[in-house]
Amino acid sequence: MKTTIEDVARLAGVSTGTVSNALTGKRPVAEETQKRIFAAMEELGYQPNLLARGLVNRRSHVISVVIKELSDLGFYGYSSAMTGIQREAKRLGYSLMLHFVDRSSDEEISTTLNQIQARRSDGIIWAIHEIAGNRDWVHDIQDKNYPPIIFLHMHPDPFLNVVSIDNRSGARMAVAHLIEQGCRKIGIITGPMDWWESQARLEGWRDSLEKAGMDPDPSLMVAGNWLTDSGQAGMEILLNRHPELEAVFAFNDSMALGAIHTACSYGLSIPEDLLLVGFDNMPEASSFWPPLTSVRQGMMKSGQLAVEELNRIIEANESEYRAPRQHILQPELFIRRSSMRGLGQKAAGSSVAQEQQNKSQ
Amino acid sequence: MKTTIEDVARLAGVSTGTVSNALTGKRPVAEETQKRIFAAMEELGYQPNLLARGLVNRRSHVISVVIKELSDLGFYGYSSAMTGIQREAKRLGYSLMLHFVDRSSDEEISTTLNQIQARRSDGIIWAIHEIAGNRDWVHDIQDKNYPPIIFLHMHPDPFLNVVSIDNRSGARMAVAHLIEQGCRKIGIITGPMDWWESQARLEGWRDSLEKAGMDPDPSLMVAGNWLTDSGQAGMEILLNRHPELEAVFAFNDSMALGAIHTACSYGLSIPEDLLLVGFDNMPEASSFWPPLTSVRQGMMKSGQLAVEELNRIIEANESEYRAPRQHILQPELFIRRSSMRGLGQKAAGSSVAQEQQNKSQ
DNA sequence: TTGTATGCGTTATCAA
DNA sequence: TTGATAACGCATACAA
Repeated sequence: MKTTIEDVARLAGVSTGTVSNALTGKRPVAEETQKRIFAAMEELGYQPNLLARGLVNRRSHVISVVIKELSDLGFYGYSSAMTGIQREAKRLGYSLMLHFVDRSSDEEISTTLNQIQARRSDGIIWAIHEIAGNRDWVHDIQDKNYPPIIFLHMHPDPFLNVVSIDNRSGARMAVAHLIEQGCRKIGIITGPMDWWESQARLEGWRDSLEKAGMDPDPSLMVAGNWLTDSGQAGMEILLNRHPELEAVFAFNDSMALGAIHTACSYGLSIPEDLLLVGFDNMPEASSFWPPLTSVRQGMMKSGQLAVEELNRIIEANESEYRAPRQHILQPELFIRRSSMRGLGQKAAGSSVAQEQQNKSQ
Repeated sequence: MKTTIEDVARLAGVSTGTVSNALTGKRPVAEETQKRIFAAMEELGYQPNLLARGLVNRRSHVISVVIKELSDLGFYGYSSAMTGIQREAKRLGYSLMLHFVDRSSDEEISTTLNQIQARRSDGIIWAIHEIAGNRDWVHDIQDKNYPPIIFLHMHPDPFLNVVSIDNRSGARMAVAHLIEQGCRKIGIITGPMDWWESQARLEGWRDSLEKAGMDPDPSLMVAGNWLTDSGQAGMEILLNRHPELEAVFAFNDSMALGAIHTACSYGLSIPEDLLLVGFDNMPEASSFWPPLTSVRQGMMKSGQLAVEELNRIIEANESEYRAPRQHILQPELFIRRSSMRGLGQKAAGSSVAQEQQNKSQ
């Protein structure tokens, strides 16, 4: 905690400038002195003070990640996005600073941004899920001189840097698959409807129905809250409303699990009596019973891409203007037993094959 | 990003020292000049540079949190511990830096510690779950001059600062409760046995059995991996081995959920045919079907306490020696329908009552 | 290839 | 109550 570059210089019999050069490698240093310097650093247990370095370089090599306080971290999607962020950050030499926001009030947001600025973070990844209107603040920050911001998992906007996933397309694939299997009566269990993700997936559902010449029936729709038990409850409602239900598309895997459970207690078998598709493709999905067909979002990839993009912006010479970019990643469908109609015991085998094929892509 | 204390000073017509005094409040400033200074800061959109401040103060007001890379973040326990950490950190004026470790190799650990030291974090919360021997490195760091470390959720050690939860006691309560309900044949679905938590809970199971004069039968024990599907599989094994099984204690709620599912597909009703208890008391537990009896650990509290303790150590005058402390929090049992023997439909009502009573504590 | 001197934005010490 | 000045630990332009 105490040894400085000067201590090293003294011990190695050189000037501080030379030590700095040896450390950063930005200027050549004679091999022999280099050895002496490293030996001295080793002996003293020297660690460069990144605060001081950041001060003079005007570059902290810190990225701030802003997330919603409580639950988000617990969702599979968020935690795998964090993994992607983290890996890429480590690769590019950034440390991660974590900032939490709970109510998303204007005041809280500006406090957070000010703190990030005070810490001199090099960039921001804004990873708070978008609900109605909570992104309005971005219009007021033009003159604030905040570091560059990437919006993760948000509705694309031509004036912002966005890395997102095509939820609508993912839902489209899921529903189209069910229609292909011959289902007409397809219920959905959505997430909270003020989430952008829910809205996009709902549109995907409509897309595929319309393309097949079917009408989206509102009574086939029930809203959940992402958690298992809401899937359970949602399934009950759907089955009571439509005893002849042929398939269900749950907007995430946890709710699909709840749906499986309800089906089981109603004496219904999946997929014999009812097909089921989820969303997220969480690791457990393949070992549900039956194994669950699901949409893989690629959150890890998006997290990684966010850091990569952010780094590109940071590195770009400030003078040259760089137009904001929007990256929209395509999800993919993993087909498993829960959505394979009319297959008996033999189906298990072929579903495995299908999955392996998908995985190797 | 550019205005400095000097700009503010110039605009307000005072010296930089005075601006600093007005900002930190450490020395008195005339009310009138104070006003001018704040007005100037407002006008320029000034944000203090915390890198510079940290450099001269030798205090970054940053706490480093070290966690395991992938899955951990997704577990309910970890994410609520993070919430506790975050809230207390915000309250005490700390920012949070996040460091990820995956393989826990010695090399990776020392790289991480070096980076933390280079960033001049004020303290460390080590929140990597303890598995066999991965805490050995602590013996080698005496001379490294690292900032103070709190070990979160680890086996207590008189030479370290530890904040942990009494897993053994929690398991004891769970099993004692099942015995009280009249169960003799009690199966357990454990976590991975190299986790400290699993071992402690196993001991708790033994404790309660022995106290009741029963023998811990190894064939009543099956190991899971914390995830839902392993609970499902574990339950199958237990039921095949012991068709006369009376109760199951799952080492977390996710696995308990899997167990419920298996029971359902075996045509068994809970609690009529089989009692079930989980661990974690995650929010969904109360809306499982049946609502799940579970052990609440209080992870949020432990996270908060870790920061509080760390801050105490940081603030303590370096000169005075401060003996390491171990804080062991007591869990509590939430009794719900899944473990209420011999109650019919009427039971639902009374279980709710019991829960409310617990919640109001 | 190396040394010297200056500045990065703050706080703290000492005078005024 | 305020102002000048010297650190804090490092990087760099300029000289040597």
